[in-house]
Amino acid sequence: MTSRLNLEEIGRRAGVSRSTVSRVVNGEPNVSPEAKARVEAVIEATGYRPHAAARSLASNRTGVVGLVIPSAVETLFDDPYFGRLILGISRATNLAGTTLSLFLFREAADEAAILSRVVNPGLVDGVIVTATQMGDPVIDGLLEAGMPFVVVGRHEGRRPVFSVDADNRGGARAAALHLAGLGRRRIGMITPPSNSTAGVDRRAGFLEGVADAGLVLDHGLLREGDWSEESGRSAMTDLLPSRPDALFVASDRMAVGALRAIREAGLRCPDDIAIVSFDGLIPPSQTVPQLTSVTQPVTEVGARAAELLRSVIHADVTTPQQIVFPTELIVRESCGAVPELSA
Amino acid sequence: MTSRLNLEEIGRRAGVSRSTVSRVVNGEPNVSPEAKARVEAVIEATGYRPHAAARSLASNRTGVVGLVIPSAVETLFDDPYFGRLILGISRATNLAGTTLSLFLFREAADEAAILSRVVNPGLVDGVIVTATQMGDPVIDGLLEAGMPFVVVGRHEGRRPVFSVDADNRGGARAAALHLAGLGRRRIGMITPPSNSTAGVDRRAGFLEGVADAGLVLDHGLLREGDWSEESGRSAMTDLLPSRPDALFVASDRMAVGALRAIREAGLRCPDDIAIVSFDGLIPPSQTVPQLTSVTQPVTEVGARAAELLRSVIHADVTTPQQIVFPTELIVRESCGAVPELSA
DNA sequence: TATGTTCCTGGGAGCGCTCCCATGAGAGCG
DNA sequence: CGCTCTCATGGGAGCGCTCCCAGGAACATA
Repeated sequence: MTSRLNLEEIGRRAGVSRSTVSRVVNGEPNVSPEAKARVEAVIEATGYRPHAAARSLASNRTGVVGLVIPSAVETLFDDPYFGRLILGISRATNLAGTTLSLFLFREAADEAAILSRVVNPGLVDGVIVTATQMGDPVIDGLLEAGMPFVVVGRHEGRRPVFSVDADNRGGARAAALHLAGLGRRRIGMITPPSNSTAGVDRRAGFLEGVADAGLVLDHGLLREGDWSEESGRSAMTDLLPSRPDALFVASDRMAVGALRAIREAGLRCPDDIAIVSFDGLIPPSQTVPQLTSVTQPVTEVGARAAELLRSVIHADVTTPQQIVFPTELIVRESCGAVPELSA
Repeated sequence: MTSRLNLEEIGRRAGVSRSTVSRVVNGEPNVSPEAKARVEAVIEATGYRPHAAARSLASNRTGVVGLVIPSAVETLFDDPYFGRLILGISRATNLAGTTLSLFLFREAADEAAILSRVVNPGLVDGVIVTATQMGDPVIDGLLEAGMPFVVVGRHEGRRPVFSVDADNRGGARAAALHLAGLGRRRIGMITPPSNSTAGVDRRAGFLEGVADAGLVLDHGLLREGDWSEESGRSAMTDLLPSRPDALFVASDRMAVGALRAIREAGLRCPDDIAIVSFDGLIPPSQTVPQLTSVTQPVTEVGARAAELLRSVIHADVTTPQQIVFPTELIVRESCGAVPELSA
């Protein structure tokens, strides 16, 4: 029975010590070319792979960062937002040579159980948390455990935290001003859930924009959605009797639902009701009319969050900082600012 | 400076040994109630958490299973399939008390790099692999490394592997027979990519069904899609001049695209072209007309895969087994078998 | 020849845990 | 009273790695 493959055994076969093998495996300098070649040959021949847990234990870092999304798995895959976010994060982690690991909660009950596993030392070096709710217990748990983390979004809490977010408020304000500038007067909004900071911010920005445009908001023109297409549809259907002439719908998905409701009611967008959505993630050609959107740089937000987390883990930065990316209003057909291209 | 929190330190504070603390932490029997209470009090007071890496090193298991999806992150979130699959898997892993960790590849170049990390011992106990292509190198890598794994889907290779799949062939055959039974004669198909086993199987099942119905297939009525809505749309547009009177579209997403193409061409479904899709994952109300679908139990497949992997890891089963779940044809509006309910 | 200096190498110590064995206390029984 | 059996407990050994220091070899410099 040959001894299990480990540094010692590789060293024995290559005629060097454990230490030298370690140096080769980790690409460290000060190894003679001959020793290096012999070790590499043995590794190649044996298919040796370093033991991740042993490495973590000795070095106190895992090379793994976690992405924690405390939101039902089912809804996660409905929104193109998360795909882009993960794309940005994985781009950055691949560049840094670290592994990204996703931790999903199926329901609230799992949250505590999984969280307690995530914050165990020796599993991940740090985590990125997104889709948090106002005063999310996940954040408190991470703070308490001393686990390095970065929030995607904004966090309101007792202690400041590292976060990366898009300018929800400014973007929503721009949407309202744009619609008002086009002569719309009865402008409504389908808001995100009010227990999310994005929801609070987009709502606040919208109210600010309406006020800045010199309009008086009819509060009967506000409805709350839950990010889903279906919620956009039902909110829109619910709003129609109040006769809005424009609507700021706070996400692409919900806007798709709203467009459907308008079509089903026999009305036309933008003629009867102008729409501006938020996110800018749905390919324009996929909706009729093409959506005018407040576009947020989701992929960049994700990448920046991963880079920031890296700095936090390495203790390069210690003072919590909040990074906010600007949003941009992309004008297409649904706001009625340009002539509609196709039916 | 107080010593770092570990079993020894907790034991010191509770007046017991490292071993007793370990027994308490792991819920093992043979600990006196008094000792147990004292230890638990100290753990509560200190916020002690066991070190995952140390535990893995000593016990040679991590309590983590990986889900490997060798497919671009961007496309992953476009298809409701993966959400359901992950839902089923996470349901099973949560039940078993293990942690599910997702490993995503951004592009082919990452594949080797990430895979080599995944198969490192001490990171995960085993992996579930899905969305593999014919002769996927990921499978070979796992076999070579001796990492326990289960394939979601079917795998064709030199050595048999553990796998869980839906009856793609039977479902596709049923779809073809159903359309033929409704009197359709020019039945076409939009297939999945031919480098996927699901693509091969659904295509084969369809051909079988058409033949069994006594029809002669017009090979000009076959088009290959890439699972995306857009590919369904363009394939359909491309097929229209050939005048099919029915189409089996091998995924919900592609069927949605096909419906759009039919609508854009001024034709009607099911009147002009009947449609049967595969998956059954899109809420019926979300399409007009409601889709007749071959439904596969994706969540169950995921859960079963996770359970099977657990058995493989525990070496309860050693002979590779292939589990196939039946599919079911759910008749709704798009096949024309029932009167259309709404426009 | 004595003294640095640089490069390479080996091995001790230790990360925090689990596994396993030894030991002692107490109960039960003839 | 002596024996066995069970339960509770402690501690040695070791998982495979990294970190660090000691030391040898080779070479340059005084």
